[in-house]
Amino acid sequence: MAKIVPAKNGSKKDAITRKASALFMKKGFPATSMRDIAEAIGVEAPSLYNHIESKNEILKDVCFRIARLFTNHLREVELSPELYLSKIESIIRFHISMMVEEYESVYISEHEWKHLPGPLLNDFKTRRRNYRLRLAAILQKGIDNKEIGIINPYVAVLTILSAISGIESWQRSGKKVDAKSLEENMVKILVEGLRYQPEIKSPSNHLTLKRQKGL
Amino acid sequence: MAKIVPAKNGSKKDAITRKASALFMKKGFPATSMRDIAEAIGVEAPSLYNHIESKNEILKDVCFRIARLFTNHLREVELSPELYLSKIESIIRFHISMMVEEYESVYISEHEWKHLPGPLLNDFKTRRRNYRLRLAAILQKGIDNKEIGIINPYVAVLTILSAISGIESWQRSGKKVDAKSLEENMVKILVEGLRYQPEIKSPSNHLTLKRQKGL
DNA sequence: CCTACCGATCGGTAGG
DNA sequence: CCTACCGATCGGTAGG
Repeated sequence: MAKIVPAKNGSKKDAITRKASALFMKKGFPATSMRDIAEAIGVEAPSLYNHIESKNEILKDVCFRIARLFTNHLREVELSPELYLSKIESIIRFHISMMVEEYESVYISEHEWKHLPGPLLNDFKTRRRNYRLRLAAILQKGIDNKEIGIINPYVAVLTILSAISGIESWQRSGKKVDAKSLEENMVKILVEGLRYQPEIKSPSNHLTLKRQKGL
Repeated sequence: MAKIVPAKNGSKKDAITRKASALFMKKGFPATSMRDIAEAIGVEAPSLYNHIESKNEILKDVCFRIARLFTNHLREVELSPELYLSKIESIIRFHISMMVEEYESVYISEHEWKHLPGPLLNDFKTRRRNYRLRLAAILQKGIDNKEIGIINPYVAVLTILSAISGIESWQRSGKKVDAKSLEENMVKILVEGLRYQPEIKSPSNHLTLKRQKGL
């Protein structure tokens, strides 16, 4: 595994990574050529290789940097004394803020990681799986503690993470609501969807859970 | 715009489209070569052109076929006499079943449409926007009717559709739960998340909506 | 940072 | 359905 060169803020490598990320997001990693990136920077393609090792290195840097940020936040949340549903809410809010503030990098680490070469791909998939398992473990404790309704934790993790990754389309198409209400509305839907429901309900409440197709 | 040749079931064109879809899903559209597709079929690359016009045509067929299925279903739901939250639930279930049964095609129409060439791209984006606007309109009526909580309909559409598209990762990684409980659990989270909440609540319920970071 | 250039691979065509 | 092949473009290197 190659040594990790973190690309200091403001360095040329950092500028290349940023421009490349925007292009990877718009066109996808394989469809983005080194010539595209070079043009965005304002140099010829071979000059890029004075600052980076390869096209794959850019992808690797982005994917693993984002993975590290999420893992670090998760560790903090695991150690905090909050209620389990609050932990989940905190994770949801962190993911949303990352999608709002660093969406190009986050998008790439979510959608383009499959283009990572061989061993890096396996490493990344393992980290991804472990992260999701740790989320599922928090959900399970919240269920046991009756903070969270009886749901399959695996499905809940899937639902939460993919819902948030949809913020990409908010970024792409003109930000039709402001970031704050995007966050509050999405948090509300997800947290209320997870919350434990006491059995006392208004009588009409269970009706819509039955399929009424063709009615 | 080229004439639409629908690719009869069981035709060679249909077989090519299916194999190509699987590859587009695994590697992405630009990274999938005609030689890859040919190899999966068991012929040489130029032979494919006896059945299809171009690589782009395959992408076009998949994207617009899926778009048509969703639009047709939406029209039925709009005309049905259900409650608005039931309409939304029906749409959610249809999307989930499509992700379960035709996930390769649905995935492509959700993630690879950006590689559609010029005018087709604009057409597709318009259809996509209109579909989402019609979903938002149903949600708004449900909110006005106090079936659905006070949420931003645009954010709700985003949350619903992207949550469902995450079923892709269920398909990719071994289907850790069965399709039925995937559907029921995801429907529960989303529908309960949207449902109108009467103001009478257990006293602890509002606590977790406040951010407790660093507590 | 550049020009010049490499071998490989791309989507697709010609011709049979 | 094939072989042979096209011009274009790819990631990357050599050399300065």
